Amino acid sequence: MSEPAYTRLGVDERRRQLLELGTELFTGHSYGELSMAQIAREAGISKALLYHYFPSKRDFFVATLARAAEELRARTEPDPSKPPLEQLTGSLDGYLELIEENSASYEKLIESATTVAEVRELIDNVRELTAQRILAGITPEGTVATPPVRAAVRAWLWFMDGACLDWVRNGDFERTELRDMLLGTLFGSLAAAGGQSMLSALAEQASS
Amino acid sequence: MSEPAYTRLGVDERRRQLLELGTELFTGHSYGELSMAQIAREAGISKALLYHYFPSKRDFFVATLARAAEELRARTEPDPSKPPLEQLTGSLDGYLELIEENSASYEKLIESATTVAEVRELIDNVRELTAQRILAGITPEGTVATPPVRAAVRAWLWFMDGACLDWVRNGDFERTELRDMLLGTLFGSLAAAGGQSMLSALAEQASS
DNA sequence: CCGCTTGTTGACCGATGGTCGATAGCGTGT
DNA sequence: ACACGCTATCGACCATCGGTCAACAAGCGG
Repeated sequence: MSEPAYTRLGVDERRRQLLELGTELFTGHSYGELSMAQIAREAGISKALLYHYFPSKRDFFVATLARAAEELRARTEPDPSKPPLEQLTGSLDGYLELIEENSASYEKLIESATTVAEVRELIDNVRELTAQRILAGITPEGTVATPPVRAAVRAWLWFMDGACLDWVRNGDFERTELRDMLLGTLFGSLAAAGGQSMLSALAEQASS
Repeated sequence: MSEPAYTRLGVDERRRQLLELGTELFTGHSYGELSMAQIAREAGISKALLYHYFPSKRDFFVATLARAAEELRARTEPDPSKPPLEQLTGSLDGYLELIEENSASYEKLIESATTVAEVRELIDNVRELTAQRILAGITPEGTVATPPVRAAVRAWLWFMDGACLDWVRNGDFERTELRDMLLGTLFGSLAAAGGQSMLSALAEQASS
């Protein structure tokens, strides 16, 4: 009778513990591979308690990703004091560094991302935000990008994920090589989409 | 008493009916949104019968896609009598035409594609096959592509899906524009990946 | 009209995401 | 030291999922 059947924790404490465990588990297994029952068992609590803290599995998952998402935003935050081209390369470097450090989780994320609508949206949001940033830095003031240019920028973000996935999986070339290839592709794509005026603006910066 | 409890159909007939219903349902709803129970109810049969004809939900799904996959393969089959560059544009045109005709289903496919491992593999296979085709037409005989070039080609296929998705969703530019943008991006990407020798081979063809 | 083949069914299984009323840990007031 | 109450926690439960199985019956050949 001396032994308590369970230990009672404060709300914040338990939340923190669960989130910590969640990030750990989800970096090793994809979303579909983990059941709430497993997670609860791993945490030493009942499934009901897990649901008491997070209204659904998806909520738990995205809460788990919140920290990483915040870091992503911070690392890709462009430095407004620099010219657009350098802002872009800076953000890109930040992005690639982050992936390189967490390469183990990156694959799982891309996999899960597609499975869970919420994460899909999250990634889409990041893409859209990034696309806007790029377009803003590229488009001459007062004009809007033509549809092909818009499509090119959006598609380039897919290109980026594809390239990063290959890079992470094979790891047989340098991050700087990857970065240059990404930048070169973006320029090539913009040129092919007819965004000549935007390119020339960037080219001036590059040559100076 | 006179009314039979169910109508008995021939094997082929039933299979055809189910496949037809399946393609219809799956073009309107993604894989995860449909349960086998729903499908069976929609077909007016029991779930067990559905499983009698298709060993699993995934099998049913891929069987449903088989026709489309076959058409995809046929449409992107390169014409070996033509030079590599024209083979590529030809395959690309075939691909884009197919998407344009079935734009309604294309989005659902991309969504489902990611959810279902089998379809993911199917798409990956198509990507890999296409990548090999491109590399084969580009790489000088007896040499292998460098890692960055390999990554560039793979990533370009992601670019293609991203661009097609934007195109299908907004539909505010022409298929030929899209095709040219895709080709231009591929060249730009190869250039950025250091595949100069491959590019020059293509450029010669293009100028002649 | 019967029997045999086989297309077809209802009932069932284990696991999953999710819910709810009851229980019990523990800080607090006396 | 004891009782009280707040609420963190649990066990039991539910609908649905993909999937399985033995038994039934539709309809053809004799």
